[in-house]
Amino acid sequence: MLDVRLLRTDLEAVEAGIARRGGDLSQVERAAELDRAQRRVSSERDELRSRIKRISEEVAGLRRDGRIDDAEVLQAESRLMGEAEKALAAESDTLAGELRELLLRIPNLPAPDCPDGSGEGDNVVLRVVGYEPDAYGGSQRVPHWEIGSELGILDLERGAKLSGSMFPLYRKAGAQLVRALCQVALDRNRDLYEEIRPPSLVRTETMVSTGHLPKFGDDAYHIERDDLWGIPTAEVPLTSMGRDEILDEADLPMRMMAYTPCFRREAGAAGKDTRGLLRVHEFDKVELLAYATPEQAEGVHAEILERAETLIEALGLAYRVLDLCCGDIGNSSARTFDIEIYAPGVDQWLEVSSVSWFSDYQARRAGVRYRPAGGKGTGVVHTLNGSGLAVPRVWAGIVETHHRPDGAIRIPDILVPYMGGQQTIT
RNA sequence: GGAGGGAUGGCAGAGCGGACGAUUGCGACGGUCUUGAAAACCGUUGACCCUCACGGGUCCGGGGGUUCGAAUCCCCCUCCCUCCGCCA
Repeated sequence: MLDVRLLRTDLEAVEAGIARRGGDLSQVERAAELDRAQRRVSSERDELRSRIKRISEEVAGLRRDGRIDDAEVLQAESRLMGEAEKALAAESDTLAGELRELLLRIPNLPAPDCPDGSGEGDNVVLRVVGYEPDAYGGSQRVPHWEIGSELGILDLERGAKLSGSMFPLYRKAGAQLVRALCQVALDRNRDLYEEIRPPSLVRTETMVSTGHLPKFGDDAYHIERDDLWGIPTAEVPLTSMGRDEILDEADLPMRMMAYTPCFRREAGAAGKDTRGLLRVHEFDKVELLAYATPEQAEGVHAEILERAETLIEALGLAYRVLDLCCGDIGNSSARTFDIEIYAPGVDQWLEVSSVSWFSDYQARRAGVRYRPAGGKGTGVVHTLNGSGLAVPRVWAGIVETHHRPDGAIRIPDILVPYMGGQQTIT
């Protein structure tokens, strides 16, 4: 959620930012109007309220002095004001409610250095690592679902039988590989990131904090009976860890990581990339997330990207890093770098990590604040996050990239200890 | 699922119709002392909104009510804790 004060002090900048990402300017104008109206009514109410308080004090004094008749005259006066005050309060609350509803739907402002552009095609490729289109052999040009079923490590039919399509089921070394990937991602980040295992089902409020609600409810699984939501990413619970708390600046940046399942309905993507593991409803992921001061944010953003990137490289995968343009960053994001791996079997670049800086947009919704060292007052923290590793697409990339002509899959060195010492899947 | 108890400032914890935005302790900050630190002592210290400022207002889990006046009384809701039952 944007800082309402920006609507008052620099409405033009807000409009310019929303325009850069192709957002709805009428919402911004409407919000600015509501804010003006709300403040007007609220000042009127404050004034009345102040008079009522003063009268109450007088009444108290009069009653102490035994001047009951005089007190009753004032009481009658105050009663009338009380009714007017109640009406103003109700109006102010209504306006404030409408304003908040609107504010929850207005997206974040893109960072100044976020590239211009209106969609995917305008994203900037920052670097491409390890990609040699002519160097891939025939065995690498086989889609992972074929290799997986051949080796008996991926059973999509059975997954579909249990839960429907796009719910994968891994077997034997395939299942082990899922676990190995999560484990290695956690272990590599253990030096700085606190490991958390949060709940996978959360309250509505928790989904609102990150911006997944109210706008994107269709993308999430909702358990109606208990009004709980399946988390689409660990970003959701981790961002709310500090909800309504005030942290010490000395504790920032506060770095956390979590291995969790992620649930996505993929409602908007029906029929697209549905083969194999390209797009699934449930998957495992290790997420890195940090709370930072505004000054620390840029450095931490770079740090998360670097960590995600070096792991992909260590897994022997070709990848590229994209600087997403204003038109393609997520609703809550101010700047996002995507890491895409190249999967030779399906001949596609697959997004495996979105490393985002949300400025104070999510933290304001969640009420995660900090107390600047030595200073007065509080500030809103910045949140940053990125996938340390998202299993299915990386799994697919490994299976295709390391598929040898003899049909076996070579296990990348860093995973061997996590695979019980085995160096190949045959 | 049943029965009780609770929700107050960064934290702990008093207050139970008017002088309470709230005693106190801890923490934090500033100072004295010290070569430095600790201890001790003195002082400062809630958040939020409007205002250039003066100042005003809101907030004691949330919502509603009683009252001239509510942290305090009444009603509803949510959450947390304890015990019993069930259970991985």
